[in-house]
Amino acid sequence: MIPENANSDRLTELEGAVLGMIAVRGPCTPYVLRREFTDSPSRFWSASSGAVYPLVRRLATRGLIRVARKTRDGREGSLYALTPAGSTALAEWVSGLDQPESISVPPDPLRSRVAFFEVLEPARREEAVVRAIDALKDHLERTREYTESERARGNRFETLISQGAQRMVETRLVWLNDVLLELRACPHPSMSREDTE
Amino acid sequence: MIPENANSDRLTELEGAVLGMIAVRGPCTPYVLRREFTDSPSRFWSASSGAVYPLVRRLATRGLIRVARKTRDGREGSLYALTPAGSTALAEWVSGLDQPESISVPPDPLRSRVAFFEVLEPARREEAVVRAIDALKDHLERTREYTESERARGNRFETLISQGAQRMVETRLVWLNDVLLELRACPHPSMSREDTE
DNA sequence: TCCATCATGTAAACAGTTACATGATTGC
DNA sequence: GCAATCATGTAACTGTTTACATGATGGA
Repeated sequence: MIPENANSDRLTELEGAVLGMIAVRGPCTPYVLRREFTDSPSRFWSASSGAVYPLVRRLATRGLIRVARKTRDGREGSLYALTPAGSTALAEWVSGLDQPESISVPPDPLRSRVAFFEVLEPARREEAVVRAIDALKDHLERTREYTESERARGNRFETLISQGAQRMVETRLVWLNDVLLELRACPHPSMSREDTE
Repeated sequence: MIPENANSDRLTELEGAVLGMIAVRGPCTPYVLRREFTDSPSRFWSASSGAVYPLVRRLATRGLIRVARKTRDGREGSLYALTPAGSTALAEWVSGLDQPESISVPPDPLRSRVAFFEVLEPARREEAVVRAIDALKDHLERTREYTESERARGNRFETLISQGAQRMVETRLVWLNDVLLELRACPHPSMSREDTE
């Protein structure tokens, strides 16, 4: 009689990533997970304690991870390991590569800003783009270094990931140059309409 | 004596986009904004009413938009227009192109899944990638059509934006092919560690 | 007249950030 | 012994999604 819709719920990106980390590194404390994220060059998750600890508890109550053992020192910490259900859920999440949410283009602050460039005066548009291009070149340099360091350390998957990020930076740079060319080719007046009908 | 930290607060991506839309289309009802988002091919915001209406009210209490006039029909709707403060805030937001949050690589579900590929058996990895490549090709086709339709309609900025999205799809496709090649070059055993120390 | 859809909302749940609290350990 | 940091958390707030409610309008 009891509805047995066991798990049904999907994992968020962060839950997936945490399961993944526990899987590849073995049992982890929340703090170790936290550091793993803050050390990585990507800034897409702050991995603040206010996020990690509740997330870990959530995964535990869903039966995807469990306490493997306590930490030895005076602190009341625990090492969490995957359960078989967690392993399955992780494999499904990773295989979700072909789902629409994974396939569709992720939002990009560059695109969403350029989309409204007509509200700026032409001179200001160009300044902004030029500054962004400089910043991107800088970022590209650091991304390349990171890729190289991962390659040197023989981390195949990490190298692939960093290469992916690097390709994205390169493409965004190329695109911003397109934008600059288009701006120069056709200076397009700015609109000021505040209260036009 | 009263602290006059007038606005100080930054705009979220969505707030920026809403201000931008009001700026380029003139006074809008929340519903029109909603449709604008749901009609666009990008799926990055559901633009549900539960998000739009509070957001509009938020912008209004911050003095960035104001009611231009009521709608004529029986419904109790309002058209919102930018205030001068809103115009300024929008211009600042758009110029924020070069800020670190805009420059850093946006998170990508493809990358975050491939990062944990070692938990899958080699065969399953390849299947997943192949399916994702197919789905991406499909997506690319539709993105190209959209770019063409925007170009045909003479929307310069919209064309640029769609080109940007298209370049991203192309790059993601190229990268997934890299991944496939690497997988084939070096089939790398899967790890099953559930409870290894 | 009745049904789909247009249009405007509200309520609850949820995930994540920021800021704070607190105790243990390590290095000087 | 004292400061920095390591490590584990909690509380309040924010923004978004999901689900629901409700009334108006237009076409069959």
